[in-house]
Amino acid sequence: MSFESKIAQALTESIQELYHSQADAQSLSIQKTKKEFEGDFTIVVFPLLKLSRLKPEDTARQLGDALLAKLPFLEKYNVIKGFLNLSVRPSEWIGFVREAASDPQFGHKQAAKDAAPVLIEFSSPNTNKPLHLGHVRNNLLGDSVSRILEADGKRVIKVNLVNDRGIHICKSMIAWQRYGQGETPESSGMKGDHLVGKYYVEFDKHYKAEIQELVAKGVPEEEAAKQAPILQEAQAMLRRWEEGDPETRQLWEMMNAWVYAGFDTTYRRMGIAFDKTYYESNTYLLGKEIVKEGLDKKVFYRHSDGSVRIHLEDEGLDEKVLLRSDGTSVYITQDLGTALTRYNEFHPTRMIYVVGNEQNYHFDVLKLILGKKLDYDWGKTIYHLSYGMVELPSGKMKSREGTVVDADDLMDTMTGMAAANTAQLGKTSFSEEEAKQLADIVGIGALKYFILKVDPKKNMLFNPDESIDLNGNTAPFIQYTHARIRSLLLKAGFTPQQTLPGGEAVLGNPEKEIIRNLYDYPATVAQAAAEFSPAVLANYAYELAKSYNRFYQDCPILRESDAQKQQLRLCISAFTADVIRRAMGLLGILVPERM
RNA sequence: GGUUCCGUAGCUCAACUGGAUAGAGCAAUUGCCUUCUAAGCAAUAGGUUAUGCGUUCGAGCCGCAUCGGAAUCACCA
Repeated sequence: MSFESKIAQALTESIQELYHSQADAQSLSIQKTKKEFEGDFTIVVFPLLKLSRLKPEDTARQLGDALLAKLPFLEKYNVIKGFLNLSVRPSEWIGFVREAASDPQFGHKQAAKDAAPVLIEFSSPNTNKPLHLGHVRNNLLGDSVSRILEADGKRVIKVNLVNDRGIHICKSMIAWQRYGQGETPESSGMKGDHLVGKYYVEFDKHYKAEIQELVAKGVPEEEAAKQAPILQEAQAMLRRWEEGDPETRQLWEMMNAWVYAGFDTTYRRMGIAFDKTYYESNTYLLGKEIVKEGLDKKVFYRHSDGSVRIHLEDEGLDEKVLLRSDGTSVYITQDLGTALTRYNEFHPTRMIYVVGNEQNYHFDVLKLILGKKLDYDWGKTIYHLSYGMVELPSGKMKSREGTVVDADDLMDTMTGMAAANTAQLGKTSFSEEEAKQLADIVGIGALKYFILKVDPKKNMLFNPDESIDLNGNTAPFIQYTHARIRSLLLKAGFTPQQTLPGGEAVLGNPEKEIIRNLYDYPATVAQAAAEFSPAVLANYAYELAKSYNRFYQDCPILRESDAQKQQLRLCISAFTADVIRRAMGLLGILVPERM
């Protein structure tokens, strides 16, 4: 049981005894005392003044005395204006370290094996081009949130929904047929997804040229955009695909296979994986039962042109088409269908979708239809984890115009920078193999941290030149702290079995600060899980590393002559390294033993 | 135009959900490697939290208005 909950309990009792009121002790949040002030936990007593009918200072003192009497682990308190600052005994803090450091599950909860899972969908790439920076943010968020939820005691099922059909793939296919001359990943030495992406760009180039040609002949531009032969061919191909034309399907399967091989490499390098992958070619016809049910329930209606629609004007949205007049599905139909399918398959307690904020409207509609209009209980569990766009200094990324930051290139750049940095710092004791591994851990870690430390819902700016920094508030800084601790422990001959000596060791301020940060880890994990926000953990890890570095600077360890003090500091160091590793692990970032 | 989100140091981001003197990192200036790894530490400078009202003991955070920026408002996905 944490100090906070004990304090909260005693606080409720005290309020009852002192003021004969059931008053809401929860409204008095117990918070961490600010660094500038003495104490560990702070209670703001202003909300109690009406009950106590005393001055803020007197109220705080009254409560302070009451709590001190009830809670033996408290040493003392001080009062500044309406703030009651409580200090926990040093021996209690050391007791915390003794207990928590030996707990391999510290801060993490275990999921019950048969618990209903949380479903999380992320990545969801198109198969006509390689992954870019936008996908990177999506992938990293989805992966990290999954890890965080697991640490919070949930069973998590990660799913990917690959958009493997549609006009965009046909564009790549047509261009490859026209201009590819049988080129394959093997013959070109290109990664499969990059090869297919190349033909997507190729399509766009020729498409634009054909439009220009038509315009030159006097066709209005709008008309030319529709008439361009290459587009017509792509549309014809899509029709053939839908009819199941064997030759088209074969080409489609071949090119998709190239892309999947490429994606696999990228995913593996990013360190992410899925429990299940859905393909739109299998799911794009789903959702019609739901439409039928909605019609039966008179939630949807049939428009005079034959299409099925729903009125959402009363919800501040507008009329939405759910089925085309020719009876075929639209995007939302599919999503209604896949949501139902997944519910039936897994019966999850929540369904999380990691999708960019450009689709906020779409998910508002989805949640509204399933959770309110059709009134499914499971529809209410849908959560859209909406994240902001990644912008470049030059503006937006446009895949057709080649102004994208490619995921593979980016990872290469990062690992290259990391390797160069290691070399420049004169770290030569690594074998070639070790150096390569280290560059990967540091480079990919830096990338992940850079993206995850930003609040998901905010747009973020990615400046390729300046952003790739390995100093300051970055993963390498945190990784370095970890490596330094490990090396220190190695030199000291420290083993995890070593425990703290008993007795009343005196805690210095640097020790105290870092213990206090370690203590906050479980609450941080819980908060990150509640908010679906890796950023919370990223900032925590940074604070922890930073306070350790101060500690490291101020408190000698190997040179410390007092054996008890040295042992305490070693234990704190080992514990810190462990928490850093775990916190970074929840971000999907590895932490090296040496660097 | 409607809806949603964002606006914090020159730049990139925090601020424990309404609490105390708004914090870090880059960039700038300055110290510290013969002592546990300098990818580090310490210090200086940088702010009317876009603006204006309001709510209350107390507002970067809540409400209203204004100004800027983004997304979206397809029988595309």
